Amino acid sequence: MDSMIRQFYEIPGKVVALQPGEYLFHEGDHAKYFYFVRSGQIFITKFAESGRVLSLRLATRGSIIGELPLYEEVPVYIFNAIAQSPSEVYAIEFSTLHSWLEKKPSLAINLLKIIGMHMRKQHSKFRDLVLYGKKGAIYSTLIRFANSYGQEVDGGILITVPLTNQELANYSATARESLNRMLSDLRRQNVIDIRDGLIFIRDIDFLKQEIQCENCGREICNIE
Amino acid sequence: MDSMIRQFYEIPGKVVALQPGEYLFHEGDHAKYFYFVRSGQIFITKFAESGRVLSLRLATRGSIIGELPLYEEVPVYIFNAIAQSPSEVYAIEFSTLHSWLEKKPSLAINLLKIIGMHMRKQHSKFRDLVLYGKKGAIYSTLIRFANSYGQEVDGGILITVPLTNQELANYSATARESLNRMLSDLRRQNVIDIRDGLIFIRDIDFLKQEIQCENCGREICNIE
DNA sequence: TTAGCCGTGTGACTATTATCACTTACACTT
DNA sequence: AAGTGTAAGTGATAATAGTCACACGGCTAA
Repeated sequence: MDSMIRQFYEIPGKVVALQPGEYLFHEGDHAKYFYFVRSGQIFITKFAESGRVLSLRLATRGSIIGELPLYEEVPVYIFNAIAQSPSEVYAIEFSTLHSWLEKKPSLAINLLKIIGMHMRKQHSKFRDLVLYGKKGAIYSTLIRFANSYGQEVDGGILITVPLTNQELANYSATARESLNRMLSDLRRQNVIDIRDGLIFIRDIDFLKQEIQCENCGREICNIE
Repeated sequence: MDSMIRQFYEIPGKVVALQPGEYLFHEGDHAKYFYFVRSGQIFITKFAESGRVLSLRLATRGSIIGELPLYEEVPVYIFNAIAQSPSEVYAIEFSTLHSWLEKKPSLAINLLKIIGMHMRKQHSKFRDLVLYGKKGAIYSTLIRFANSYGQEVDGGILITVPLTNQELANYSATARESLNRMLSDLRRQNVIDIRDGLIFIRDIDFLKQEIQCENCGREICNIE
C-alpha cells in the first residue's frame, strides 16, 4: 500500500499533528481536505442518534481518510476521524487533488486501485455481518485487527492495539455485554486469551472457519 | 449517471444479450470483462454455503457491473450477475479499459466518481443494517427500490419491479417468514399495500423516519 | 376439471442478541 | 490505606429474528 500512496506526497499539502482523542473532522463537517496518515492511528467512527457509536476503521500509516466526499456537489464528511494515538496526517485540498488527478492519469489510477480495495473490504465486512450475525461481526473484527495490528508470538497472534470491550463492541455494532460473553466463550474454548490487556489469538483458524472465511488476503481483510 | 457512462461507449467492446435467468457471470469465475448495462435488469447476488442467497443490487440501464476485480492480481468475480428481464450489457475487456484509463484522465476521473458513489451506497446500506437490524435492512431495501424503480401514483409510490417475498428477503438477508410478517405489519399500519403483486408504498416517510434516514438523496440511496 | 406447483400467510417454538441491574477487579489519587 | 473511577464480568429477563410445519389460494398443464 505504501508504494501506492508515495505519489501523493508530491502534491502540495500540509502536515497536521493530532493528540490522542483529538478530532481530525466530525461527521457533517464541510469537507475540504483529503488526508492520508503519516504516523499514528486514527479511529473512523459514526454516531447513531441513540447514542451508540459505530466504529469502521482504525487507519494507520498509508491509509487514506476522507476520500468519500471527493467528487460530491456539497462535500460533507460522513464519518468522524479521531486520533487514537499521537498522529500525523498529510492534508491535500480537494481542489488541488482534482487538478492533479486531471494532469496525472497514473495518480487517478492509483486512487482507483485504493478505492477499489476499500470497496472490497467493505463488501467482505458486509458479508461477514449479514451472513453470520453478531458472531460474524465480532470474529471478523478480531481477524481484521490481527491482520492489521497482529504480531506473531508463541504460535499465536497478539493484537498490539489496546482496545476496551466497549471499543471492540463498537466495531461490531454489538452490546458490550454480548461482546464480553463471546470473548469469555472464546477464552474458555482456548481460542483467545488476554495478555496485559491485549488480545492474544491462539487459534485464528477457528475464527476463520466459523465465519466461512474466504481467505481474501491481508490486503482486503483488515481494519485500515 | 447516464452522462457519466456515455464516455465508456467510445471504448471498443461487445454487446452481450441475456435472457431472464441467464447468468452473465458466477462468483469465482475468472474475471475478464467490465460491463455496463444498456437495457434490462440484472440481479447482483452472492451465495452463502448454507444455501442462502444474499442479493445486493438490481442493476439497470447505466449501472456498471463487475468493476470490483478491475485492478486485482488474480481477477475473480466475487458476485453473481443474473438477468432478471431480457437485458443487454456492453462488455469491455479489463486490458482495454486499463489502456484507455491511462490515456484518458477524464475517463479515470469519471470511473472514480462512479465508484465513489458505489462506496457511499454501500456505506449507507451498512449503516441501515447494522444500526437498525432487520427492520433497518428491510425498510432500507423498500426505500431503495422505491428510489430506483418507483413510480408516483395516487399519492404513493408503486415499485414497478415484480418481487417475490423470497427475493425481497434476500436483499435484507432475512428469513422469508420474517420479511412476510414485517410486510404484513406495514400493511396493517397502512404504510404499504400490494397491488397486482407489486408493492405500493403509501407512506415512505414512515419508513424513512423509522430508520433515521439521513436523506442522502436518490443518487446514493438506491438499489442500482 | 383436477392434480400439482408455487408463493403467501401464520402459529408454535427455538435461538440469538439486547437491556437492566448489579458485583468484582484494578489502577490511580489523596 | 481508603476512596474513587473505570472497565470487566454475569445473572435474569425481554425483545428480536429464525426455523419448522402446515394451510390456503391461484395458476397451469394434462
